[in-house]
Amino acid sequence: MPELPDVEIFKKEAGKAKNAKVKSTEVKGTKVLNVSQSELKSFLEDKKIEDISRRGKHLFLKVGKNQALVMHFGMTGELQYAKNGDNAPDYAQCVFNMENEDALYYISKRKLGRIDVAEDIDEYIKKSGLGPDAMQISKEEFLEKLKNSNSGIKSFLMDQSLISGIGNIYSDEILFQSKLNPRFKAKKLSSQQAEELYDQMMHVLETAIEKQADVSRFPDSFLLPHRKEGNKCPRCNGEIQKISVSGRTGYYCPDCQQSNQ
DNA sequence: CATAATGTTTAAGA
DNA sequence: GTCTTAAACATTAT
Repeated sequence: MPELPDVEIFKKEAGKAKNAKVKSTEVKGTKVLNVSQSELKSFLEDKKIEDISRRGKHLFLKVGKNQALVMHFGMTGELQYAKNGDNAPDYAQCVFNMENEDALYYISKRKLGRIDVAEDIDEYIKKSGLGPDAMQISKEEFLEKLKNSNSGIKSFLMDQSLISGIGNIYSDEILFQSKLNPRFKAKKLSSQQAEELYDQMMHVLETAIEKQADVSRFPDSFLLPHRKEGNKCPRCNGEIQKISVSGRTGYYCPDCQQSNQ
C-alpha cells in the first residue's frame, strides 16, 4: 500500500492519537525495529504525541522538541488507531497503548517496514537522503532536477533522493496521465511535457488522497483501476502492457504513452 | 507448488 | 561517476 497518498492517510489516522500520552509499547515483531526495545520504550513512554508530520513515505510522530518516532511502511505496512476495547488486528508488529486506553497499531505483513527514533527530525531526513516531498517541491526545482537527470522518467519519479513519496504504483499513474512512456529520458522532455508532468503529479496525488488512497474509488479515467496486463486502456482502448523498470513491474499503454512530440 | 507483490539496500554489470 | 539489474529481506495471496 504505502506510497505518499497512503502514508498521508496514515498521518490522519495517527492524528487521532494527537495529544495522547503513550502508556506502554508492546513489540510483537522485533524485525521491524531499528532500535532496541528498551531504547524505544524509554524514548516513547510517558511522552505526549505532540504532532504528526510526513516526508515522502516516512511518518514522524513528534514527542519532543525535534524528537520523533519514525515509521516507514515497506510494501505491506499499515497504521490503525483503535478505540479502547478493539482487539489487535492481524500482523500487528508494534502496539502503542495510550493512557486513555486507545491504541495505535503498526501493522506489517511482510515485515519490510521499519520503526525508528529520531533525536532530530531534520537531521534524520538529511541522513536518510530524502529529497523534497513530492507535494511540496516547487515547479522550478522539479524542472531543474528533470534536466539534470540521466535516467528514464519512471526511475526518476521513484528515486527518493530526488523527490520523496512516489513509488511503483503512483509513478505508473502519473506517467499515464501525462501520456509519457516510462522509459523516456527525463532530460529529453520538452518544457511543455515537463510542466504537464509536474501538474499531473500534483493532480494524481491530490486525487488519490481525496479518495482515501482507495483505488476502487478512483476515477475510471485513471490507469490504476485497470492496471493489469491485457486490460483495455481507459483513454484509447489500447492494450495495457507490462514492462520491467528499475527492478519493478510497471504498466502502461503503448498506444497513448509514446512521448515522441 | 510456483510466482508476484505498493519498498529499500547493496553489490555487480554496462 | 551514472544508471540499471538482480538479489536479498519475510511473508501472504493467487
